[in-house]
Amino acid sequence: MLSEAKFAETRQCGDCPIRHRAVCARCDSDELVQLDKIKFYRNYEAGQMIAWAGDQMDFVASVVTGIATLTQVMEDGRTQMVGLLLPSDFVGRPGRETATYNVVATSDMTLCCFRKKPFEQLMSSTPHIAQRLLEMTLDELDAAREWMLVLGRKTAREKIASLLCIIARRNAALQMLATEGEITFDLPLTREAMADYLGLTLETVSRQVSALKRDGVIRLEGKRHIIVPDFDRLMQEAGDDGDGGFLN
Amino acid sequence: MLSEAKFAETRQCGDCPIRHRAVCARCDSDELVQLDKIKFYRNYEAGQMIAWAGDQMDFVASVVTGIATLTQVMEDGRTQMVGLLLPSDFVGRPGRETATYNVVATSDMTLCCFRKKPFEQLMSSTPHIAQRLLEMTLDELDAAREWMLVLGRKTAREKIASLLCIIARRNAALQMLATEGEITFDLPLTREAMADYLGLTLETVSRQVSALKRDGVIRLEGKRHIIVPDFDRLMQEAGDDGDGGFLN
DNA sequence: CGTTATTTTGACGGAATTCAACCATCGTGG
DNA sequence: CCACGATGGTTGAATTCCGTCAAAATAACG
Repeated sequence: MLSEAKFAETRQCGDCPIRHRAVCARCDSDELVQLDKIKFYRNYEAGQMIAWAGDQMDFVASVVTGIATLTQVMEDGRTQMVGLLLPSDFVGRPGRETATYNVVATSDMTLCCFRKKPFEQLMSSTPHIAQRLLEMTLDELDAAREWMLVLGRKTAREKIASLLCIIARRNAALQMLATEGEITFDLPLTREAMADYLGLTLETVSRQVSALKRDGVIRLEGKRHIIVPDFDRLMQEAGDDGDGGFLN
Repeated sequence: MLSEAKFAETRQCGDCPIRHRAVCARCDSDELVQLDKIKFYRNYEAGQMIAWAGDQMDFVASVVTGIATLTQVMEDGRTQMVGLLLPSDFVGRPGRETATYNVVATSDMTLCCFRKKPFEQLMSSTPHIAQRLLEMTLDELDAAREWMLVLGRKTAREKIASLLCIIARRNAALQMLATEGEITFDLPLTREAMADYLGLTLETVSRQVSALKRDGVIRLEGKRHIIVPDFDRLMQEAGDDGDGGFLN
């Protein structure tokens, strides 16, 4: 935690791990200098609240390391996750004062933050940032719509398989691995978080994970480490036969 | 239909009904001249396919009049609507060759189309268009996430009430009416389309509409005309007590 | 090692789907 | 004019998948 903080403070844009994917990806060196002036790093511990829905948000940020979730909660406590923020993803919305959703750090995290006002000014003066943000927002919209199909039309088993597919894909993309043959990854979510993502109860999640294991679609090492012997089989279980189509 | 087409051909940007909300909303008169050069109107009849998922899309467009839907379809036919396109909404994605979803005209429609290549060039030269598109995309993303809560966590009755709320709100916004006291509007969707939007079967939709009628939450005139005596009551039924929070 | 969080598993009930029949409306052509 | 199919909608009965409630097992933690 301490080394993480020190690491963050001494970080330069040049060697930033998300440099090529984040909102700053299109910036040239001049623009990076501008960004550098208004950026600051912030660290969060696993379980910490980053923002409450309705709260004032005076900054926007890029996820540098770690995982966060966006959730909506109804008065009676029913919870739906509406976004999973991974490294390079953007947090917050320019042009809006308050947070729309709860943002929770699922793991220890580092954010690269920008005070909102200066960032908005920078956005209007350097089109590269707005361009990249538009691109990222369009991708997120596609992902959200893909997720609407999962929530609205898939069975519990298909939902679990879909989630595993997505995490596997993102993991592979991050590590430049192929999604063929045997694949291995860690689940960054508890059963409850999976349930909130999938619109299920945690009991149903547990049962369906067990069922996929029983049927040889996946193997488990501990509760969180997943081994997928045949990725095509998993995709079939997810109902995304053929082309599939999940983004990043 | 004929008068509609003629109407479309003679249309000038100045008196366009969606001028202040569409992707061109921020444009000054010079920029409108540029847009004018590459725009053309296209009419569709109710039920017509505007684009098939996977097909080449050589234009983007704004909805001028009418309603269209975005849908995803699984191999076995399960269908989920992922977007409802109303006047001023944007169709298509700059920087992408093919359509991601099926786009279907639900009513007779007029689109204001732009060939994609010139539009993309215009986007990079006139930041006002990209700015507005970013804003609209962020709004759509919020709407999609709101919908994820509906799909994932609400009961059938709440889903129906939520849909009615949204349509009522959009209708009120379009006609500059208040959402208080008695509200009246037409359902632009069949029971099946509602089911595809809500992740239900059409039978369940029918039953829950009847139940809301039986309980006095709504009244019906014919199958499609809805009367809401008390909008707050409807919102309560939707589970959006208090602040609510649906965007339009 | 005890305490707490997380997960698994079982039994049961209920909300929504499935399958099926029936009704209303509308345009068409005999 | 009315029989007719076609389309969209309603309603009923049986089934099923998932949620709820409960308890036990496992892992995490000070």
